[in-house]
Amino acid sequence: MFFFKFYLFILIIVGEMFFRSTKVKKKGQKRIRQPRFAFMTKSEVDHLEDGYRWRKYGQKAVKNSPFPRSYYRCTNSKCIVKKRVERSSEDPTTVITTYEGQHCHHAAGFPRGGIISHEATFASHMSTPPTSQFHYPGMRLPRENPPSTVVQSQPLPVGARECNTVPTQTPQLPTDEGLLGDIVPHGMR
DNA sequence: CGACTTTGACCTGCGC
DNA sequence: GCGCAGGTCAAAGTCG
Repeated sequence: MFFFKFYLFILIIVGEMFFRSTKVKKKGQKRIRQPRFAFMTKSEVDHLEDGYRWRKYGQKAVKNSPFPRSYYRCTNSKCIVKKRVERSSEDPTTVITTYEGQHCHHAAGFPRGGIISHEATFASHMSTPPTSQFHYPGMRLPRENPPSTVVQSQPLPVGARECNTVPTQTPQLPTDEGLLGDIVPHGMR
């Protein structure tokens, strides 16, 4: 079973990709709901490296789950991307990551370049136009979970998006082979 | 000393 | 209106 050579791999794409209606923030401000993107990952570590730097701003116990949910924000002040990380109560080895918003900048840097994670792939989909298909170069997996296979990547075009903007259309996954096509190299399929 | 995490309090939305 | 649960804030603590 070639697939199991990956320590990390995608189980299910939950594919929660939609716009929610605007919500009222405190003091009458409108909070714009960003498109969200959830997926499940088999991993022992909660916080998977995706090439971006995240700042944890909260943690909450979740009902019907023994595991807390962690809240992260992108450390780039102009970037409003958030992500939630929680462990599945049904399968403690599964981490559920939910992205909200789109990155408007490049990944922070890749000291161990040449490696790309599934999460990075999602991040790249969230931060590039739907019609294009990119991987950030050199995205890495956690030290504890070195991948046995490297997914080829392409450079990201410069300045893909503006910060703090709400996309006017729902991002779409690549239609040719789906997300799996980005994550799993041809040799693995 | 700056960047980051932890954690309790607070705010908000939603269902009853 | 009330209570619950999810989400966020911010002060304090930790680490390099």
